[in-house]
Amino acid sequence: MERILITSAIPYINGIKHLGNLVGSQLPSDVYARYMRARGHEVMHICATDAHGPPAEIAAQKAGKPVAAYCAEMWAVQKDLSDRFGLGFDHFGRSSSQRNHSLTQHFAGQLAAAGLIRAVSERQVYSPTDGRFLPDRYIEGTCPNCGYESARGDQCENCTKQLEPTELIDPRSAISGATDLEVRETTHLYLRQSAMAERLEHWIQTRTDWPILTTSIALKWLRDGDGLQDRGITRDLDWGIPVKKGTEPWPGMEGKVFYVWFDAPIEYIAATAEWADATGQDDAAWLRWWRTDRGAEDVRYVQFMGKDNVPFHTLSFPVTILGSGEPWKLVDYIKAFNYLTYQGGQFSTSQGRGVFMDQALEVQPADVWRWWLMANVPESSDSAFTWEAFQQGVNKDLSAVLGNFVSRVTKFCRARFGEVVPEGGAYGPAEAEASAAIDTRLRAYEAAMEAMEFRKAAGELRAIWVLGNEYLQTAAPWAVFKADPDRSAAILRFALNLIALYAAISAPFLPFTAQKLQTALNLETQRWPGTAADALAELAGGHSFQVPDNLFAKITDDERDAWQARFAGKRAEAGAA
RNA sequence: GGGCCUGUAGCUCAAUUGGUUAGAGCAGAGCGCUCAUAACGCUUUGGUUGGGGGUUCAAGUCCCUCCGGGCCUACCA
Repeated sequence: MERILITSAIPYINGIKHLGNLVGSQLPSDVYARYMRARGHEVMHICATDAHGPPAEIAAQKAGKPVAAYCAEMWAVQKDLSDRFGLGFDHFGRSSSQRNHSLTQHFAGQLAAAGLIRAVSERQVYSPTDGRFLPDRYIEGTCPNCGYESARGDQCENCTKQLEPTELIDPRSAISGATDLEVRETTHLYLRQSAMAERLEHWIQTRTDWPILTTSIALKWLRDGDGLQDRGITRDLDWGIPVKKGTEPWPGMEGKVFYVWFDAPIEYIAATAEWADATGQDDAAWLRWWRTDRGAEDVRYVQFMGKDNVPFHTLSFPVTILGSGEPWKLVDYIKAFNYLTYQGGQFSTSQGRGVFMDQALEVQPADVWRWWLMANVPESSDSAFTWEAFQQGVNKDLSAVLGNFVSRVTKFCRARFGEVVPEGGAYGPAEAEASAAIDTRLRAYEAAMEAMEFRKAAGELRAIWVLGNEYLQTAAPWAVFKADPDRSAAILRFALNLIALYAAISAPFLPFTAQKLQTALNLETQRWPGTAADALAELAGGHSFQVPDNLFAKITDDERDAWQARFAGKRAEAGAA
């Protein structure tokens, strides 16, 4: 048995996440965590909301609520959706927790003591109307290069020229439109990533089993131009973790908070501590996952994230961990995903474009989404969501192949033998052949899951479902029944055992469906199969079951067209910044 | 501008370190079955691997070039 620590990139707080967010970290991490648990490993599966930063403040302002209240509300909404999608986190935390305050301040103190933090005085744009400093992206104006009127302070979207906010003609606040902007002097702390560059590069170079998407992004940042740059880790904001050196005040940093990307990854650790608190355990319970001097030396740590998160997880967070001088657990494997595109464009929270988690569940149950998204997860390149593909994939794989198999087996059995696993007859060559075929596929499925190759794994799982229909077609219990009812009984016994096996091995992708099958078959537990031959002999004659309702309804063309129309434009109530 | 990724059948994707005749699923066509959600099974059509050039006994794979798509570029997160 191994111990596996799994973290999903933490979704930002300012609204309900879309399917692109879901498939890029939380969903694959859940499938992986469920699989590893099913295989008997000890798993700690962590997620949280990323609560700080200007977008949260602005979203709260738009909603007319204090930011802390707004975030508490949005956390509850995200937590609820997470549950309804079956995302089985051990803890779904919040980066604004007291645990994260303490840990973030602790790390900052350690880094300062190690000489890895320096103060930098810089000039930034301040908006008196908004009462805040404005990040470059929140300043709009006319591009001095091309004359585009909505250029942002960091770059003109129209001509792609990189800009300084002070270069903009007629600059204004993107938040309020205020034009009374001024430049003010302010001091910030910088994390001396440059001092750790060699150590990081050595570390990255030795991660030979990482996907190219991950290492190439990290190496680019390490080697590009003047190499890895130091990074500001504080901001002039109210909402965030106050800058402190451990528990001590930080002279000159009064009223400032840490930058979200400094405290967000630390929340992985803090959320595990929150888990210990929530379950009434002491610090040792979470330290054994995170401190190699407190029992974490045999933990394998895997992170899931979208490609946009890679620099922070390969560079800044490791600098925080390594630079602390304390034996915190460093990530062992990073699984990064590309983007899911929506009908040819991007999913967008800010533009309300695409399908959001709450809407998705109004349209189809969680397992349907889980299946399609994971079978098409953007592993090697961006992948496309279309309603046509969704309808086809779901109807074929879930309704026709898996759902219909369960339906035909249980209903035929009920008609001929009643709702009980038939006794009589014995398994013969057909069952041996089917078992062998399933074994081969099962081993391939396991290998793909171990390697986190989810598309491949979904393909193998599907192939195992198909083998059930193939077996049934060949064995034809309906034809055999009249002349040899005992033989027919054996076939159905084998087929019912197949359903039990499907429940166990499909659970990582389809947890709700697996539960339904388990209930229908009156099974106490779902045991991961060893050999197919053994697993398929477990349900003995005389065991009762109930024919379940059809597992998956087919998506009609009318439904598909209606959804396509409904989700073609902007989300009406999109309030996110 | 720079960097990285990517282009394979109508669609979505596979193809050990370069190694026989480039494979699956879906969609299409034909046949079979009648237990089942008009479902299932079997067979089958379909590719000058974006264009061009090069290296090699051998190129989807390596190199050059052109064309298309995507992402990142450090103050969005």
